[in-house]
Amino acid sequence: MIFSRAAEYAIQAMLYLAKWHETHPEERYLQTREIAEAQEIPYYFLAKIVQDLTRFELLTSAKGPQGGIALARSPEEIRILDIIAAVDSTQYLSRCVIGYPECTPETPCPLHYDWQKIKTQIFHIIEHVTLADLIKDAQFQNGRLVAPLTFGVVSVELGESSGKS
Amino acid sequence: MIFSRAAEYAIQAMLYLAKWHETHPEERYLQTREIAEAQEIPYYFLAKIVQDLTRFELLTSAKGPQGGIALARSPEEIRILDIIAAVDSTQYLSRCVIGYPECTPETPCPLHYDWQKIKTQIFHIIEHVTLADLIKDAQFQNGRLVAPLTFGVVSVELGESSGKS
DNA sequence: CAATTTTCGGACAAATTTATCATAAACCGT
DNA sequence: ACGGTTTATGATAAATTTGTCCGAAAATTG
Ligand code: SF4
Ligand code: SF4
Repeated sequence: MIFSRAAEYAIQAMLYLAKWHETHPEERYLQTREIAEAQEIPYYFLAKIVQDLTRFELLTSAKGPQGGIALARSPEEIRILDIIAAVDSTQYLSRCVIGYPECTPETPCPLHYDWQKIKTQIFHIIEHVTLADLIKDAQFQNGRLVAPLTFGVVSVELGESSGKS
Repeated sequence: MIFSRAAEYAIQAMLYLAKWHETHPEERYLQTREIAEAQEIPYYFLAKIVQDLTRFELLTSAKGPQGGIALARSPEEIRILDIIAAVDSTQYLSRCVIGYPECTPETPCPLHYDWQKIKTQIFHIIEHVTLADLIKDAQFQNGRLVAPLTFGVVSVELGESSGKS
């Protein structure tokens, strides 16, 4: 939800890369395949996404042995928004909840006010939060990137639904 | 985003219906086609959605002349959540931003905390806001349902993006 | 230079979502 | 009972997203 699968994978990969950079400052490139396997992302799909990210100059890539991908800038300078913008063509956050077509100030929908607050928050996060912020408390666990927070997850299920015969 | 097209249409239609009920208490049924045309929703698609909504007993329908659809309960008793649950099979709000597979309290992702707050807010809205709340300030304008708020819209565009060659 | 490794790029396949169509079934007034 | 109107339903098509494959290009190593 909110982000496409592609965007999710992109963020995961960038995060993985950022953390790995931090812990292995000596090595330059990490291979796409390694990330895909560690995070259980379909390799070929991730490879495609990586291409987009390099095209947008968020990653640099090198072919051949010892090649791979690396962050093009420091983690402090890469925001979630940058990643989303590179991967997802569709414009998130502009189109809204109930999708009224003409979303001008003259004809806002009844949900407008509440939703605008949420949109603003979401945008605030993706606009300001950088990879550096995110990897701060994160750590590898069995090769997988994970954070040591312990807040408990919402996991709202909406009931069984799916009464599609 | 967040909701599927189908869910958006469902909410729009229910809203339209609720407002219409209010302004035309004498008439029982409104036709699906009329709503589709007023809100510019593909008729056949909306018809499908309406079927789901009646199956979940949010709408009652009547065939034949003077037939159509009507809210099955009063607008106060229909929450956005009910509509979403009827239309969207997938569970929103549980899966999250960057889609880490195992979202347990032991291995939450680095974005967890911020995102949980947002998820909670979204859930709070769809769980508590009813059609009655939404139609309060809404009104028809050229047959179209619209609200008289004037807050200005965020409309975050994320730059051109779409550099998909 | 040849072999190997890795990204790149286009094409393709599967799955899902969105949209359309045709026909059946129900209802109503006459 | 009949004809017209309107929803219900199942089949299908288009579009989008997701996932896969393969050959080419580039770089490294020997
Ligand atoms: S008026 Fe606001 S809440 Fe309504 S559709 Fe537009 S942006 Fe979304
Ligand atoms: S830990 Fe929280 S933010 Fe991260 S994927 Fe899970 S629910 Fe989403």
